[in-house]
Amino acid sequence: MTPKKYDHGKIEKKWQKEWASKKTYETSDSSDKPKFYILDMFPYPSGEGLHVGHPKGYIATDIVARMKRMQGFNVLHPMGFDAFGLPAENYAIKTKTNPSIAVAKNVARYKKQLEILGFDYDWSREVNTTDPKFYKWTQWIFLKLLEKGLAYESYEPINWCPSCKTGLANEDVEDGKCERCGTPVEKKPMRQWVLRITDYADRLLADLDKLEWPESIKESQRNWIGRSEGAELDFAIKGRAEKLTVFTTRPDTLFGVTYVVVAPEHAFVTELLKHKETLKNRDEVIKYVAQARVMTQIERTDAQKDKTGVKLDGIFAINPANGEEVPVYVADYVLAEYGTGAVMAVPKHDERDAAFSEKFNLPVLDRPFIDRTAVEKAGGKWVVKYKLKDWVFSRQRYWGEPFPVLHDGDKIVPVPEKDLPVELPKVKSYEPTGTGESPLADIKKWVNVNANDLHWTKGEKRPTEARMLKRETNTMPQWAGSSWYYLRYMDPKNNKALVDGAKEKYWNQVDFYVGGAEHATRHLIYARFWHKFLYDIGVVTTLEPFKKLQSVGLIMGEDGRKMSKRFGNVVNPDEIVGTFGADTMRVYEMFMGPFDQAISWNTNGMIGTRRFLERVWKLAERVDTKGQLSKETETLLHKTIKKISEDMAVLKHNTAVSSLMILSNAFEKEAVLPKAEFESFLKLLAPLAPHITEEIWRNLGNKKSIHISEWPVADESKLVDATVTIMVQVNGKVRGSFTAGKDATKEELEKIALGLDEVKKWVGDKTPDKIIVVPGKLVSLVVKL
RNA sequence: GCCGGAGUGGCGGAAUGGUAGACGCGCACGACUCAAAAUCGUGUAUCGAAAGGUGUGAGAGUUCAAGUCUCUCCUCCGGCACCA
Repeated sequence: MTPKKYDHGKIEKKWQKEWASKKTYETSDSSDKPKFYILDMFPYPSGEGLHVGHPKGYIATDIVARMKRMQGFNVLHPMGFDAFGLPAENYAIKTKTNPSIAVAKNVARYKKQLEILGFDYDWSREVNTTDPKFYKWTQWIFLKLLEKGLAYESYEPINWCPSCKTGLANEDVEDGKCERCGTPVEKKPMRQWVLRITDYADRLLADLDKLEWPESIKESQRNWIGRSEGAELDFAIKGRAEKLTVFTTRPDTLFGVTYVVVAPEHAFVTELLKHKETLKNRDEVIKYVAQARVMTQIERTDAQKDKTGVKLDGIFAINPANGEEVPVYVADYVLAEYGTGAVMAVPKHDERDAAFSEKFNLPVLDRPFIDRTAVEKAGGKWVVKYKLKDWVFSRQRYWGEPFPVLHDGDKIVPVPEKDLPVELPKVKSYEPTGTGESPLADIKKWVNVNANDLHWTKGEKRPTEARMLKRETNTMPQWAGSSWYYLRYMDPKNNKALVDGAKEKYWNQVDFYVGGAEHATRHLIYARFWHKFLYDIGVVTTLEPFKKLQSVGLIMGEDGRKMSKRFGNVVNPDEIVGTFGADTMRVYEMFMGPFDQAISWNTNGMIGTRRFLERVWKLAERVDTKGQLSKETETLLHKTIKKISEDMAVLKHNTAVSSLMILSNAFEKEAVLPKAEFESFLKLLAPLAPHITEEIWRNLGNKKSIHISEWPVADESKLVDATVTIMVQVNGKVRGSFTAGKDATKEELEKIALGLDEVKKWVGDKTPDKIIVVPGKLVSLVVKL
């Protein structure tokens, strides 16, 4: 017999222990079953621990994983930790302890918090990006990128955060500010490692079409990649050997060009300034260029600000279409990084050129468009440009993967594969230097490497005779490990390869990936890039890492603001689980609303789901081995099986919960509750509330876990109600209804409808002009009144 | 400015073009109780005494029938943005 009281604390602990000891959720690599790989974006284990918003996505995938397992799939649902990066490092600076200590502590805490929620993770596959056994392969991928010419050193000015004292990728800058700390970024020329993601721009764009991802995320990536088609045109410079190549998406407006503008950083300007005599207003130009250089990105790219610029006095560009001579300006509204850094100005057709022309009193020419042939005749070359920039991949900080690279004077020497991983050494001070060097540069013992100590193989024969080499002291950005971690879960302990070929083939790609939409143009682009690269070098056999993606809507605080310690609106899951139980919290978070939508937490709302589970608990006491359900409820059960199976697969857990409530309400009204049918209900509820269902299931005499039982299948013959309500409309308004057999013919329905008193009242003695009968649904009469 | 998504009771939200507001919260009344909590039951868009009317951001349209489809507009959220 079921014990009287529903004691969630006892029940949840009991089954969590049993599932762990029986390895209920361990995934096998070889199986006749079809595979299903479902993945959560792994968390960054901060010192704050989890708040109730974090597990929302994990609960949702846990539900799908459990359902799929019961449906006979070999399910891979792993979890791990992304632990390199600034928060751990800043904490280390503050406490002067190695970040690995804090990371270990935080990971332990996260795991504990996740465990009490009853997730079905296979912890034997846990990964941690800061584990040398893991980052050995992050470094290995970098070596391959280097080998294929996709990683290179660059000295171009990059985004620099003066507060974090590190260079940043374009993707780490939001509205001209450091994404981490909000400090306006500066441009700083410095040596850095860059990955040639732009080589993959076209594929990253084109392959979006075949992904089952939310349209909004695909669109964000399209915007980020920013493809535009246009032409490059050469403008000769009067009396000089150079020419200016401009990029335009509107080469047809070539006749309307009134001037040419170049970015302050353009090589042509630099060249002109080298010689004193070329420019009449040299001092003015020097001043303008210098001003542009010290501006932050925010100041520079503020579209609201007035156009500024300086004429390159005495310089004229020649329009390749008609030979017209036009002046040349240098202005900061032209960006050096995009296109060719030079633009042909057509004020008639471009707002910015129009604004500039007005300010500088330049003419506006309204001239006919030219056709494609004329463009080509003028020397136009059709090109495609992308806004996407190469990925600035080095950071001047301590807590990241060391680059597996050595410097031999000017030469780059890859660390031999045998010497991977290059382990991050312990340092005395984690403080960033701010000089463009990382704290690693201070550790002479680590930096200086005797070439004879390395394991050169034939293929990697040491390319230098020098005995002492210097290690690269920059580290990789936080995004490195997360760009490929999903592959490691397939084969987490392999020390011979990143992933075994057969295992990769079996697990293929992630079938379903769930996480925050804020990763749209960072993690989700980087991972796609690396995956395509790994495909190109034969490590993976799929073109895309994540087949289907769903984003989680945030859970906001009760005050509607983002949950944060700063606002004091953080709700701790441990407390909620203590009071209401993990099952109640799981059901509540899924029931709150549509999964991808942001929603405010409301602890009171938990009462409803707790009541629901209490009622299920009581229902179990009424289970009978004899008897049967009413026809009506039997049909409802089969409809519910069908609906839940569909809803859960696409994370519509809110409506799944609702239909389970409806079914349990119907069960309560039944005179007898047959065991088989109640067990079907339990199985449907099991993914949502794994503990209480397991307890009831075992109390009903089942020996094996409900979570490895078979998922119910709806009986087609029991899906249709024996009788249906047919409603009757007169001129589009509902005037009555009646019940009829499910197989009643159109003629029968029409006859009954016309005979109804409430219908006669509206139709009178007139003959309907039109009668529409939808069997099983309605009769609609059209009568001229 | 360009692109994507969304606007439904007091609240969270349901609704293959076919009875709008499922399910839950809250609220009201009732039962149980000395009383309260918990629990259970009934009710709960709105105007109207009723018959009936009106209602899914606003306005038009298509249709026997529109929350759902089409067009125009408004508001909110998200992405991109001096990107030529």
